[in-house]
Amino acid sequence: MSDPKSKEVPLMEKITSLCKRRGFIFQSSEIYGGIGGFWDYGPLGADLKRNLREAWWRTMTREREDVLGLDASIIMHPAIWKASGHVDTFADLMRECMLTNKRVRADHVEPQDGTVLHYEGAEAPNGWKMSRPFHALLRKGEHIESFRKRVRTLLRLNAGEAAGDVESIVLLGEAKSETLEATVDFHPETSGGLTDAKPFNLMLSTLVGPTATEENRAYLRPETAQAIFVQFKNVFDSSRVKIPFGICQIGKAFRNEVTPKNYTFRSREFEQMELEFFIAPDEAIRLVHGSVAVWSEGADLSTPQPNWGWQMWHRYWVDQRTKFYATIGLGPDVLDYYWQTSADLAHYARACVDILFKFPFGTEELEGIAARGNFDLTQHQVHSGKSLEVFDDELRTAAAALSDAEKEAFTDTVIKEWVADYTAKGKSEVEARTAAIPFCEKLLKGNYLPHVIEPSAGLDRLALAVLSLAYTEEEKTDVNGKKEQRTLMKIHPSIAPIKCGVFPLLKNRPELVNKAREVYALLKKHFNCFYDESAAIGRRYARQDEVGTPYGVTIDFETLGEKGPELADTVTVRERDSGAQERVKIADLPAYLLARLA
RNA sequence: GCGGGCAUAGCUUAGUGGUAAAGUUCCAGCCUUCCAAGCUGGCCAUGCGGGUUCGAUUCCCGCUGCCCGCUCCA
Repeated sequence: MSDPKSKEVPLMEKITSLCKRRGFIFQSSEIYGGIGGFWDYGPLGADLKRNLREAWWRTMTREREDVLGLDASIIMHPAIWKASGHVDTFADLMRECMLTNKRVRADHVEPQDGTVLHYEGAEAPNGWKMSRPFHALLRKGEHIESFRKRVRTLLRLNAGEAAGDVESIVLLGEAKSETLEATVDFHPETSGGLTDAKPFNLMLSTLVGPTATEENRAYLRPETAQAIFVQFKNVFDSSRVKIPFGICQIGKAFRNEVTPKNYTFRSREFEQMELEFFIAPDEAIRLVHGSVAVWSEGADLSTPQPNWGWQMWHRYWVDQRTKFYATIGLGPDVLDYYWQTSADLAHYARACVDILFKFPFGTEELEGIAARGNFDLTQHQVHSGKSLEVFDDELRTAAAALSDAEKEAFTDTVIKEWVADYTAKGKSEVEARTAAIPFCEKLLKGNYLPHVIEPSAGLDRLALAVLSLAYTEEEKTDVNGKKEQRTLMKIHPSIAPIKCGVFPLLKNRPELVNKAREVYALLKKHFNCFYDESAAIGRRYARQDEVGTPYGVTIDFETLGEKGPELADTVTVRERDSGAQERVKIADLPAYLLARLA
């Protein structure tokens, strides 16, 4: 802190600098000038990611009986992205407003009436200048002065601080031209002129096969989830599972982001860890169990119950995922939750909560947990023409036990509920009925399309969260009494890339070196270790602190028995965060450390 | 995609129209009985491409990348 400059360096820069210096993260293709939005993980980053990936996989599937794994291809049939809606939302022709660069779908421009005003550019007395000509629409009935003010405001919005005060912006070379009726060449909100329509596809694509023509266009998956939906039936039929169960997958996904930013937080190639947990529709639960457990504050989420509806399952997974984060060091103090409001929600989602992490650049999403109904399976069923319904014998039996009158009453209730739900969303009663009746018919025979709860996490974001949380600076005094800064990465031991450093106290004593080599050979069978004999012992500790190694083992003269037989074959174990030391017998070392690395 | 800023060694910085300096890291050797010690030696840089110039790291243009603000984030 004695150096005022060190305060000025933003935290994020310090973290990225350390990540490069020590081999966590490198810019992709760096020697060729880099490529925007892509990152490589160096040796330590690769191990950190591997540990995170394994922790997730272990928690989500190996330790559970009701979740199975999947590893699907990155490139899939293009129709999948049509069915999922990605082609439509990602690949539209877009036009851009000249004033604000706001994009709008080319086919979504409302006709407007007004007079076109052209400008050669704009400038401000502080030296800011925009030399690009632009035009905008003076709307019918709009006062010219309020129009000019509006244009200045929009320009300022786009230009940012550099343009200075809104009032000081000068519009250059104003010229009126034609008056238009029902024109679609102006942005509906800003009335700024629109650029020509350009395809704006957020999916990365490639051409599959030798001919490489447009009909061979295929996409790199923009999310891993769709593969799970598409293979749902295969997994279900081959794995002897029953609803409720889940399928999880870890893999790369690709998005042609407009603006990759915040280091690895938003990149164009990234790794997702997703679970699709399939559950019965609430109506089926009610049929079998008489009623559906509804969530209320303080409800017991520890053990899933047969009568849980989607709400309980959704809450359950939020709870499970929160517990997972705690095991890798991301406790409640660094996490936050955002429950999407009905306005935020995608039309097919019933609920969605974002688990947020307090990154140095702001509180941002780490994971989204959505209750998606049966939207995805419905889409794939419709588009593929293949049934994705499951048969539930328990449900069929329960339905068979009902009298005809009871069945009718059940159907009536469902219809009433669906009508209420549909009309609340602005849809017609007829629509509700035509959907509800066949649904009930099938349900009473034991068939339905499962609903889904989707916890979807970003591995790269998680790694970045771990790194930013771990970064710690401490002030310390060196042997000369000089104050200096100690940088350490307080990475949770369970995910630290290197678990233990092994050091001979001095390197010019063969007895120490040989013994240290022995200890290293012993430990590296159990976990990732690092052997280091160069430089003073303090420096070696510091090096390991900076990469988050939780333990260091030093072979000293006590180990050799020179300080008495009772200390022979014991070593010093140093803990990273506290610097505390403990003597441990070499024979006990693996167990001692393994217990602390869990 | 728009606007602004930045680009010199692994890192942090200095400097210059005439062959680029330092600290630190790193490597090697010596030394060293627990927290970046010391000594000696060593490696390593002007993002890329044009232009102006006898000569460009320096001035100009373009590109790329990074950062900030907007936009985007299904």
